[in-house]
Amino acid sequence: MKKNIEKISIFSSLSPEYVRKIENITQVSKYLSGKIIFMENDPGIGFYGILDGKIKIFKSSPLGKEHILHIFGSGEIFAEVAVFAGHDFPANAMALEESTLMFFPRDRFRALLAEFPDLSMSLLGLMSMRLRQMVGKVEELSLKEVPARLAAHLLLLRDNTGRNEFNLDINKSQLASLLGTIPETLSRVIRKMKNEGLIGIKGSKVELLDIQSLDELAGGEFRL
Amino acid sequence: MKKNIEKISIFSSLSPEYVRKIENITQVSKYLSGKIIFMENDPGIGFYGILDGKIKIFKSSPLGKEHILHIFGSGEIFAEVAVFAGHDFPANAMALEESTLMFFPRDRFRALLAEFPDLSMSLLGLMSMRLRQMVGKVEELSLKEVPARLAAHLLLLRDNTGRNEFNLDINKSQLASLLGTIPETLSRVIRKMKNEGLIGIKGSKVELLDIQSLDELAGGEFRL
DNA sequence: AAAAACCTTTGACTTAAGTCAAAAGGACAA
DNA sequence: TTGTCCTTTTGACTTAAGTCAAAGGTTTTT
Repeated sequence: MKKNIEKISIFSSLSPEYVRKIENITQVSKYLSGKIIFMENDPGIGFYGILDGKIKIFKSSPLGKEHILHIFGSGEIFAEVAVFAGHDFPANAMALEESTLMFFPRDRFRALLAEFPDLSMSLLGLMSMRLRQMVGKVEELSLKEVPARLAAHLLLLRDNTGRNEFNLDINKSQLASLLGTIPETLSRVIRKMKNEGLIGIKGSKVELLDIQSLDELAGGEFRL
Repeated sequence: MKKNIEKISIFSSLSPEYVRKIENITQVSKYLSGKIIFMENDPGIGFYGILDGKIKIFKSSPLGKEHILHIFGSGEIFAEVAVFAGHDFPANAMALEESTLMFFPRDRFRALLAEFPDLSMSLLGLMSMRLRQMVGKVEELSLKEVPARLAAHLLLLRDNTGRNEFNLDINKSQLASLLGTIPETLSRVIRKMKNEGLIGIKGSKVELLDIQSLDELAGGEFRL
C-alpha cells in the first residue's frame, strides 16, 4: 500500500530524510466502516495518522451508552497524546467510514527520536509554531467588537512604527477585511473615533490622539 | 539565583525528574529594561523562558524603524521555534522592563533529548495537548450565533446518548452560560426552535425533531 | 481632459443579542 | 396549604453590526 506521509499535516513540513525514516517504521492499513481500531484501556502501543476517512473517538458507559469525544478526519493524527505520555488508550476509536490509517508504533518512534534528536527538535519546533498560530487566532477572535479590534490594530501599528502618527499601508477595504468586518462598518467606526477625539485621520495618514482611551477600548493594558 | 522552572508553563507539568534535569542545563539571568537579549542573525544557540518581566521581539528596517512582532510575558518561552529548527534568530529581542530569564542552551537541550527520548515524548505530548485545547477554543469561538451553538450542542448530546430524545443534565441557566449566552436569550432561541418544529422540549426533556435542519443551523455537516 | 473603474462614505433598514424589569412556574419546608 | 426562593419566561428597549442602495471622491486609462 502506498505510503504518503505528506498527507499527515504535522509531518508534511519535515525534511525529506526524516520523512523517509518515519515512513519506514509506519504501517498502513484500511479499516472498513464500523471497524474498531482500539479500545479503552488497551496499551498505547502507537498512534495513528489518517490518510483518508473519518475516525470517531468515544467512551462507553457501563450501560452501553456512548459518549463521542471527537471525530478526526484526513491529515489529522490521533491518540498521540496518550501514547507520548506513555498511557493506555483512554477511549475507543472506530472508523466511521472506510478509512486508511497509518500506524506509528511507539517503540520504534521513540527509538527514532533517541537516534535523531534533531527530529525531536524539528517536531517540537513545528508544534510550537502551530501553537503560536492558534493562540494568535484565539486572541483575534476574542476581541468581539470592531472598535476594540481597530483600536488594538492601531496600537500595534504604533508599536511597530514607534510614532503616534503613521500611514496605513493598506486601503480601508483591506483593513476592514483584516479586522474581520466590512468597509461600511469600518468607516462608521472611524468616524466615531474621530468625533470622540481618539484619532485624527486624513486619507491614509492616521494620528493617535488619545492613547489611553484607545488602550481601554482595546481591552485595557493592551501593550505597555 | 533561584531556579523555578515551574514558572515556565510548558515545563510545569513535566515529571519532577525531568524538571530537575532541564533545570540543570539552564542559566538564569536578569536583564535591565532596554537591554538587548539577542539580535537578528545571531546564531540560535538556545531559547529563553521568562520567569519574570516582559520581552519584545522586533525587527529593524534599514532605516532604523522597528517592527514589533510580539511581546512575551511571564511563563512564556520565546525563540524556541527558530532554535528547534536550527535557524539563526530571525529577529531581535529586548527587555521591556527588568526581567528574569532562563536560558536553555540548544546543544545541551538537544543532548538531553538524545539521552532521554521519553522527555521528547513527554514534551511532544504536552504540546499536542495544548494544541488540541486551542483548536477546540477556536472552533468554539467560530460559531458566532446562539442558535448555531445550541444546535451544535444538541447534536453533540444526541451523538453522546445515541437517541433523538434525552434529558438535559444541567438547568437552563447553566446551559446558557455553557453556550456563552444568558438565560433570556436561550429561552427565546428555544422557543423559536420549538415553533419551527426543530425540537420538542418539556422541562429538561428534549426531543430532536428535525435533525437535518439542526445540522444546517450548526454550520452544516456537523457530525455524520 | 473625459471616461471608466474603484474606493469610501452615508442613509435607511434589518437582525442578533444584550439589559432591565416584571410576571409565571415549580419545588419544597413549615 | 401557604409562603418563600429559585428558575424560567416574557415584554419593552438598546446596541452592534450587517445589507442594500446610492452618492461622492480618487485614480487610472485612454
